[in-house]
Amino acid sequence: MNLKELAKHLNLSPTTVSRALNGYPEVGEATRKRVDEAARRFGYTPNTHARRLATGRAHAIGYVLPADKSLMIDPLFSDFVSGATDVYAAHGFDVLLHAGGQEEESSVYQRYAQGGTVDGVVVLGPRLGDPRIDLLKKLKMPFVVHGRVGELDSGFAWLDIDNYGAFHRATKLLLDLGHQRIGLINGYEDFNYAYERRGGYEKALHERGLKIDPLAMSSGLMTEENGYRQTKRILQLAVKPSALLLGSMLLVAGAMRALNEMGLIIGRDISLIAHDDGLPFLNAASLVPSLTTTSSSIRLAGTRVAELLLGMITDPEAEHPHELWPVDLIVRGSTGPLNR
Amino acid sequence: MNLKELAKHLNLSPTTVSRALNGYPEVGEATRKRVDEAARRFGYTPNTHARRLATGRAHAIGYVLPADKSLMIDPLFSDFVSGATDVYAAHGFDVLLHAGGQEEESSVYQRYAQGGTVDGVVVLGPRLGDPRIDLLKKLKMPFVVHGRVGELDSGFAWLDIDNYGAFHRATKLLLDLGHQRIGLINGYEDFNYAYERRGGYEKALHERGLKIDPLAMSSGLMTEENGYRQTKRILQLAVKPSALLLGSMLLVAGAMRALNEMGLIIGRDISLIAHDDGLPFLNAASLVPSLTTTSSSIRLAGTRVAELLLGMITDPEAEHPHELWPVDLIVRGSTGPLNR
DNA sequence: TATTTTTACCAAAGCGCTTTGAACACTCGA
DNA sequence: TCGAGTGTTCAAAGCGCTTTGGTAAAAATA
Repeated sequence: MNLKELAKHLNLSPTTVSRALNGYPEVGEATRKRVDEAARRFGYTPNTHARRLATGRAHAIGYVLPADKSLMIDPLFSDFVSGATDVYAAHGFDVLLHAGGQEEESSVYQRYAQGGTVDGVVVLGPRLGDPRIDLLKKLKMPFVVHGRVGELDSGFAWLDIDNYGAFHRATKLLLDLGHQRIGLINGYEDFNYAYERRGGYEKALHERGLKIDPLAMSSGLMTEENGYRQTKRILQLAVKPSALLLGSMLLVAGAMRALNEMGLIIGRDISLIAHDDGLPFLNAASLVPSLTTTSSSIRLAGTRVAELLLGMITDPEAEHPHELWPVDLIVRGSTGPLNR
Repeated sequence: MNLKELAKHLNLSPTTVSRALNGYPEVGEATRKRVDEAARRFGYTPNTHARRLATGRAHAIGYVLPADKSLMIDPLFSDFVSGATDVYAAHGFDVLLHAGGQEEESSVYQRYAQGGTVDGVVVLGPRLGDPRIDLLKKLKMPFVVHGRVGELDSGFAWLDIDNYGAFHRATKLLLDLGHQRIGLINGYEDFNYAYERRGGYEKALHERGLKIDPLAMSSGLMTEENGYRQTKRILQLAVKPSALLLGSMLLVAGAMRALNEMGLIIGRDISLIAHDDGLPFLNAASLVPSLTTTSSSIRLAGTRVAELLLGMITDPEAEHPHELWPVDLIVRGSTGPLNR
């Protein structure tokens, strides 16, 4: 069943039927009712591609995951996008997913742009000075970056959480509790978020006149295994930290395992703070001891990014939105005063 | 730059240019070269929607996540789909993602079918007697189910792992090691995979003439928290199990935490086997003790499902493929003989 | 009542591509 | 030398929708 057929059934022109269905004003109320009802009865849905060709709008958003990340596809991604698809669906937008593979990321964007496949894209996992930004600007493709790229963060839209502030505060909390040596198990520091976190951490140490020990830091994969390894390594240093900052809940299980093994009681012998993206299968509050965290829902961020992007598509003239979300520091049982 | 313009530049008709680019034989070799080169030079990509409208093929696949699952979006999903997008991209197919939300799942399928939005869909997280199967058959939409639906598993395409066999063998292994009381922490049993696993587990017990203790089983969310709770609960039973079967690696951290807390040494006081989907952030081999697992890569399954679906779209007359993958039982350090 | 405005509808063009059917220029065998 | 066959190209139709530029009828205005 297509428009023409439906129109014939109704003894109307395709024009009128199309207008009725799309809510244009120049249609009589009675006619509109008749059309709506018939469309429902026949289960009519306009052909996606015909509509897109005619309107020139793709009604679709692209999510392109960086190629090198796809080796270890971000377990956060599904949460990030799951909030968003709701928003898109409500506006009649589809979500296109492209996860790494052979094709160069930039060529995917190019294809999307030239082929009119999507109306906009979300840039995930931005690196310091990420080249995708310039490419997308050149392609005149609307985009929102989840995160930032360091340096110049204007001239494009982004939503980020205050990673710097979060880790600054978390570190200060530990310092206030008397801890002087604090380890940091971070993500890869060419990701801006990890870079920022390290910045906040170092700032707090500097403010207290403490030296930074490169050995007490690590930068790498957010896995259980790496959490375990780095925790072990850092706690076997000559100058052993009494507190640990973790970049992700994914590291926590490993870290806890290492600490257990070493016979250290969390919250007493060692304090722990992790960043919590609100992954539903890893609940910081229900751990024992419950975990002190810097918290920000990645699902909510995903939802908001979707809204921002749709806004940009609706009104291309508007200013590029920037949102820097504060991060909650939630104190629970895994942090305690220095135990000497 | 569109076809017409490109054709004008080349002093050719759109027909010839289109054919040259799409590899049709009725184009001179010299002309084809000229066209290819010009297309590259101008960065020409055909408009997605125009092509789709003209060919009647969407060149897209839909992944619709069940609405109730989206509350806790499957952390396995990103892995499942990440292998697949490679395959799709290689064939020029896009991946459409729809994760729950307000809209009814069945209405999404209906929209996809009627609107010609996708050429096929992948059915995720099938339940026992899942109604989506019948709907998709009625809509004549090609689909592959990841998993099965119990009862009648013919008349549609599926790929599944041998959950029944896997848990049967795992249980037998524990029985052979002398364990008589074995706990099972399972997923929701209206998911077919969880149902099957329980079947395999019960079968093995029956074969040894052992009674099944409903209290030693649980069926629920695959989260750290639930892993912890159920482990605690089951090990506080009057008749305490000496071994535990876990439906997912996501449960393991919680289970280990509980066991640690209770002072039980894994592999000595209690044996542990978990199902491992090969999630990159949770490595069973690197745990301490390393974890005995039933293993099957969900990424590989995702890749294969993509291949099967593309095959069905290419040749709609072919038989519906069925693939039941065997599951490896990998014995590591978390299982040991009964310690009395 | 005559004229303008508004309302409700329609025919036809166009979005950018693929594909059908036809045409032209060759080559080759008889 | 001619007709059939072959290789190469093109014009035009069509995919299913939206949208422009109308028109006829009804309503409002003078």
